Amino acid sequence: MPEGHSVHRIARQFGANFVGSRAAVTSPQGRFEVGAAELDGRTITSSEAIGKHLLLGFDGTAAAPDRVLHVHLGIYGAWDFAGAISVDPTILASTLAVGAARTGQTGMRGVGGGAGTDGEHEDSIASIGAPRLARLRAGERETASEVGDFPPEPVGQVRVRILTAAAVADLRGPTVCEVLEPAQVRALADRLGPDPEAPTESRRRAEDRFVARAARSGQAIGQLLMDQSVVAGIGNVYRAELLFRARMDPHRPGNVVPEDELRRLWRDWVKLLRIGVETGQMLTIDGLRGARRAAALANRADRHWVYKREGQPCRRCGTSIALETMQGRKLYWCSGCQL
DNA sequence: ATTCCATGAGAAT
DNA sequence: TTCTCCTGGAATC
Repeated sequence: MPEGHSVHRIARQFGANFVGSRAAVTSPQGRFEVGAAELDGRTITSSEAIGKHLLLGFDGTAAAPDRVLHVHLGIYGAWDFAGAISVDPTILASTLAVGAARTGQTGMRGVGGGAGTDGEHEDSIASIGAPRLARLRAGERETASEVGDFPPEPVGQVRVRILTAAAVADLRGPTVCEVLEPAQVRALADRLGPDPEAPTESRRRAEDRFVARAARSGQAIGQLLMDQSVVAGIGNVYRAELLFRARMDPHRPGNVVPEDELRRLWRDWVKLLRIGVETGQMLTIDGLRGARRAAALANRADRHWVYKREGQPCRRCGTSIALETMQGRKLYWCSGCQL
């Protein structure tokens, strides 16, 4: 399932390939026919992510779209892109080594399975052959005839298909898929906490908002990081890894964590999120070079400090990694390091 | 072939 | 807390 980094990558792909184009919007599956009809034939004017929420603007202007398609992928939703796609340069460079290893199909997976050799549900610029990749790397936009069948037949339960003259995006399995009016978009943004990659406020203000909110809560910091009204975009993997990196006990109430530690936590999130947006993977053991970095890219087991490592020795202190349930989600942590 | 489980989150109990 | 949404790869039978 995608955490915030995946949704930002998807938003950038819509920005690079769909914004500015008139779109045919349909619901091949049939469960979004009314909403699709409302958007069909409009021009896509904006693409933005706030936390795990994707907001695609239709008509109006980029700053004030008439209607907004709001999508939340939930635990198994995914976007599939196909057609004559270009790849947003901000998410291209560091994914090349991953994408280049894969051949065979056309298109890219916004997020979802099939991307990693370990079955991890992380996105990548998957399945692009070497010649296509070279063109994309050079910044060329492909023509439809180079890509093959276009548009492809929808595969499986496609809730929404967004089709332009050159590209297509299919959405499957979302938790939320709805058309919002401007006031509803504002209400959504208002209930979400800060996101350092969202263009809605300055970095400094975002950090202050997070710190203020966490510092006055008696809830455990492990719960606060998962609360989308405290900070938008963190999920179960980033929660566990951020707390380990901070050597912080997940059970410590927010209001007993010193402010400078909250600020360090936020700044580490800013850093990990940026790495995630650029690479498409949750690389939480950063600073790796060469063969170690390659191993981390290839195998989840080499990618995290504590996530899904219960019972294995801590990489830092050797203590057996603990697993417990916190608010219905699995929490992984090291009782030796995190005090 | 069948069951399990997941990077989420709101509703129901 | 548990259920539900409802996809798909991995694990299990």
